[in-house]
Amino acid sequence: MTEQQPVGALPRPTLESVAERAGVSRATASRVVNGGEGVRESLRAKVQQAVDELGYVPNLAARTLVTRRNGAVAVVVAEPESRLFSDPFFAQHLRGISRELSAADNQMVLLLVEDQHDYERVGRYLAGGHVDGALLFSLHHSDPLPEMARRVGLRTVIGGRPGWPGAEADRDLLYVDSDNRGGARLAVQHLRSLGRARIATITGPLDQTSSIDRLDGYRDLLPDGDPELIAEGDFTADGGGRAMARLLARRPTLDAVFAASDAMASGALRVLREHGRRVPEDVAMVGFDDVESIAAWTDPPLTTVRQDIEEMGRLMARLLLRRLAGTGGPGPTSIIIPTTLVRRASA
Amino acid sequence: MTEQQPVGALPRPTLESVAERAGVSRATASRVVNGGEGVRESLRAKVQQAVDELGYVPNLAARTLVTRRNGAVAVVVAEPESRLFSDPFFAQHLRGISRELSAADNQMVLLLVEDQHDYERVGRYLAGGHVDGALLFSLHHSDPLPEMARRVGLRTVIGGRPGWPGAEADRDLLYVDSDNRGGARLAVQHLRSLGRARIATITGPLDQTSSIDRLDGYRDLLPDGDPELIAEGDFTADGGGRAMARLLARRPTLDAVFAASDAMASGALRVLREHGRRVPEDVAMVGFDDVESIAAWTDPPLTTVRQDIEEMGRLMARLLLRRLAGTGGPGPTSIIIPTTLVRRASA
DNA sequence: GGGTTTTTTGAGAGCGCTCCCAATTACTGC
DNA sequence: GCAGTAATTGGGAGCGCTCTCAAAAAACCC
Repeated sequence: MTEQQPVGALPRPTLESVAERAGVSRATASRVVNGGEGVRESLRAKVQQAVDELGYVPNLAARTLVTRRNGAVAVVVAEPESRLFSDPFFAQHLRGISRELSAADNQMVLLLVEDQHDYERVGRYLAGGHVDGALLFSLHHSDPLPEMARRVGLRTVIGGRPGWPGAEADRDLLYVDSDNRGGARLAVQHLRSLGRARIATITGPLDQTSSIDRLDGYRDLLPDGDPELIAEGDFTADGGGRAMARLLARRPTLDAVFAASDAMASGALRVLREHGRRVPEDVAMVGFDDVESIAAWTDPPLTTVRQDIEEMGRLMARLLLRRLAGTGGPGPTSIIIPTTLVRRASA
Repeated sequence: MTEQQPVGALPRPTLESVAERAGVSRATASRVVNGGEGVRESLRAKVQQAVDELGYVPNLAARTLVTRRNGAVAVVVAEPESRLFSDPFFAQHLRGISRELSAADNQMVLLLVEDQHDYERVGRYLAGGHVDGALLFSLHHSDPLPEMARRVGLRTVIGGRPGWPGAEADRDLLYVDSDNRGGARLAVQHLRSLGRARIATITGPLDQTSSIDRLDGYRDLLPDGDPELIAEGDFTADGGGRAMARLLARRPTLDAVFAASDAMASGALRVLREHGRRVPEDVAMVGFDDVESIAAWTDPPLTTVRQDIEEMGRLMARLLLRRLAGTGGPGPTSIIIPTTLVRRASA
């Protein structure tokens, strides 16, 4: 517990020392450091010089203590074990968020939630007022975090459409999502334009809104579709393969598949191959996500629906920052990001 | 700039209010909150009850201001554009770090560095004393961050063996790395045990120590190897494919390839297929990393060298925490994590 | 040039917490 | 029961900063 001072670490200069060196009061030095409004140029320059010479950096803790602003935002990821750690989604999200936050000189505190104990820890942290706002990810239906955040008055933006009852109507609940439903329609439309008539789909876990929305998009275009052409997967390649096998058993004559993720599509492709089906000649395949490292490297390369994950992260951060600024104007509203079809060889 | 107080956000309870409610002094309340040593049980319970009833959470800023400890660690990732965002490495690293840090009740502040401007921003942040230590990732040879960190007396652990001159000798420079060299040896040894005689390798970019070490491992077992059997890639699938094509042009009779990453191996597999080579019959392939989403889903599934990325993250965090604790005993030393061979179908 | 207004500056309080030190209380042993 | 010692407790200073408010200085007006 002994705070072992690293060798050679000089005591950091304080505002006081800057002020003294510049021959002004602490208050004036503070003004200069925070923008310099209403300070005569001559003094401003003198203070600035002192800052440079001393290498002064404001002590954030002291500043936070009085302003009650942290200049930091929590990014909470509650996705135990799932595809987070096999897809590069996560990194792209973070990059988008990072870019937007750092442009506004905000820090990103990353909190990963895995088990019940973590929920408590994170809840405590969020309640602790250590961050000005939170970006919440990958919530299950009964996730307690949004309610927690609301209770402690923490401003929040959610990644992905929240699925619990009433969420949609809650104007206070900001979220950013890809246009999953529209993307699914793009995929099915494309398959239809290729003349495919028996189009199956492999869905994600149907307790997630993204899966539901993609299935809804599929149904939009195939309202009277054969329910036996729908199989539930779990967003993993393995699960996609198993779902594909079920579909083949039930409807051997299917001629196209829309898989709700690239990973599932890659598993499905493998199963099709094992069953002697040629892609795209016998069965056309469209994926979802456009994860470069999967879609571009399947055999054949995967036609898929692209969602701009990084943009999603960026917009989440921007929404939160705007909410934090609270400029009194009309509050920001949730955002749906368009998806596009990327044609490769599988359909 | 007007701090818009969220509706219903009560002023947070302070230590003062806890003390008052429990009928003790602020000092005693503080003791209880921080472990309760030397406080009579009866009082301790009373304070604890007040804490619970009020939902008191210590104000970190105030605490930091006096203790000069932040309870936060920076994770700096300086890997512009590279495989960070296609491989799931990043997420695994972070998970390892997160697990270790949160067990010690430390937060993780994530800083992504992309351009020159970011370096300044991050440098300023690290100098600002906002974190107790830093975990540095993916440094290029001339990366200024370690030196920056040292200058401001920030304790640091590096991910991956640092490559600049003198780094090895610097006892103050802690790092954690996989046993890249040993892993490469495992791969080549395995290929040899299969009776392969003309073993090529596709390296990563040779300005990174991980690439160099893997190549060194290859050379350890093939000291008199044909230099034309070595081609440099860039850790991407595309680059791996191109390197493979070069190798085939130069040495058409090669019968095995050790690729220094799974992504490169997947690109190489595709090129082999295009050239009519069967894997593993004509050419055996071993990758490196064991990225599940790649290695398990290539055709054929990839035999590869597994490195435990999450463990690496965990150990980095542990090393840093130990260094921060500075218990006076012998300082921690750098760690090399063993690698293992995972046999699948490609070799 | 005197009065008035406006702009610039500084003094001082206080954010919530820890920790030193002195005061108090609780135990010893005889 | 009392001195002596040990264990608890509380008072108060102070971490570095912002921000209000009043004083000082500069600018303006007739």
